Amino acid sequence: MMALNSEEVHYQRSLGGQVFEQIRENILNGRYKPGESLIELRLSEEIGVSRTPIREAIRQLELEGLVHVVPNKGAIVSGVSDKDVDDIYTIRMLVEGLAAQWAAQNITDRELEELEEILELEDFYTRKKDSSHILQIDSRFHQVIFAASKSKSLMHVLGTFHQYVRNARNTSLSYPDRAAEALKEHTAIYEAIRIRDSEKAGELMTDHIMKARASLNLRKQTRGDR
Amino acid sequence: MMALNSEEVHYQRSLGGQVFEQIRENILNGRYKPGESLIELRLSEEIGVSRTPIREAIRQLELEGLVHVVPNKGAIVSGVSDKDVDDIYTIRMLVEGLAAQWAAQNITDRELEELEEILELEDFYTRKKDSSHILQIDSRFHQVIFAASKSKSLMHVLGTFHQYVRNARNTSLSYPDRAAEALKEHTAIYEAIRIRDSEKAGELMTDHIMKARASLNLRKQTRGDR
DNA sequence: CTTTGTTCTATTGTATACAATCATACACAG
DNA sequence: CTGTGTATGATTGTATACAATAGAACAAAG
Repeated sequence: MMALNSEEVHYQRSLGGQVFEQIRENILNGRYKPGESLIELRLSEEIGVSRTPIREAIRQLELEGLVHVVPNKGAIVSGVSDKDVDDIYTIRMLVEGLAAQWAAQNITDRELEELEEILELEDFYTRKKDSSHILQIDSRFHQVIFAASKSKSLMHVLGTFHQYVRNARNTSLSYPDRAAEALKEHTAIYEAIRIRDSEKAGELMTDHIMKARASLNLRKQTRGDR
Repeated sequence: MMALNSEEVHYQRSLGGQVFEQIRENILNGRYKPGESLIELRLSEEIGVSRTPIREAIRQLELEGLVHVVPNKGAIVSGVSDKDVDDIYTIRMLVEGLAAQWAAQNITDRELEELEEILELEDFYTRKKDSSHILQIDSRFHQVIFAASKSKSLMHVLGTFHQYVRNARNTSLSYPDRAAEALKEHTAIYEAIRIRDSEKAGELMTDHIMKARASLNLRKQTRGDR
């Protein structure tokens, strides 16, 4: 399946990063399921590159903990379990609170404007109940705050965690009620950051994540997942 | 330099992980300095493997944020700055407190025994003022607590951070006074975990890291580093 | 002199070849 | 049957070959 059509081999450039993203995406959205083993040759045919970039991607996924590699045997998808998600929300309550604090202290005018724009868009999509865009804009809101904290370590760890719980956030934000509440909470956080009230910003952020998790757990119980 | 002596090529197995560790080590201990660019061919000759494992290692280091990769140009060492270290200590105060809490709730008897053994060794090396072994045993103490928390995410993020600030911890623990205090603090944390007082364990751990950082900053001011 | 274009070299990105390993299936002895 | 050894195939680990890119050095034109 999917053999090369052209006779000549066209060397393509700099696809390494994309290969990583693609496999990662397929793990996070559940196409590659936990327990499944990732065969390099199979992936290389599926994605259309040689084994070299595939291996580089798998090594990165190993470091992230999304796959488990047994030497000379191969890579097995670990994925993100429900418990992982729960743990991550707890950690986020602490660390993202810190991020908001630091953001209030270090944010630039440019970043403040960006947050304003984001909130306008979030309002727009929330009214439209466009949950896919809401998820995107929610990511951007948090990402800008991570960046505004001006801490490389914090940005890195929170960025990763945010991706890991993307599915969960999606579930939560699919509820128009929750999306509307999230918007209000975001606005309050923005306000606190704007007036440089770092303590308040931190508290509001911690609270925001606590509520997000509560809505998620409610959701799971309702649907009987687990 | 270091050309192959034997005529025959001996294929060696499963060195990938070691290559990663070696380059990582050289970044963390400062042999590869921030700003320096990592040439694949040079590293491959230096380490004695081909470019393939080197590339895999560099991609992993990129993900960890220890090097910055510009496509088609190469990898530049980022390293861990003084600010990074400071940020990490702040984050550790929060997250490692959580780890101690969870450890108190989830630790196994086997792990408790391990902590006891570690504390005995720590006492031994502290009396001998053997700072190199003190650093090692300190790492093990914290690592066991991470594992006892039974949280993959937490273990992962704290394990990484711990490595990043290894130099700083070494500086701090080189002072016999600080090492002796650290031992007392460790013992108190162990006690709280043993009697399953999770709140207390968390507080003690947060406090422990706060004091470790304070001693480090004192140290830096004294030496005039920065 | 400065600017522009061109060649050359160093290095990265990708593909592929081959060695080593692991698991399975199968044959055979007990 | 049951266990043990051996061959076979699938897959990973490593090395190497070649394409593409970036940058420097150099030459020519203005």
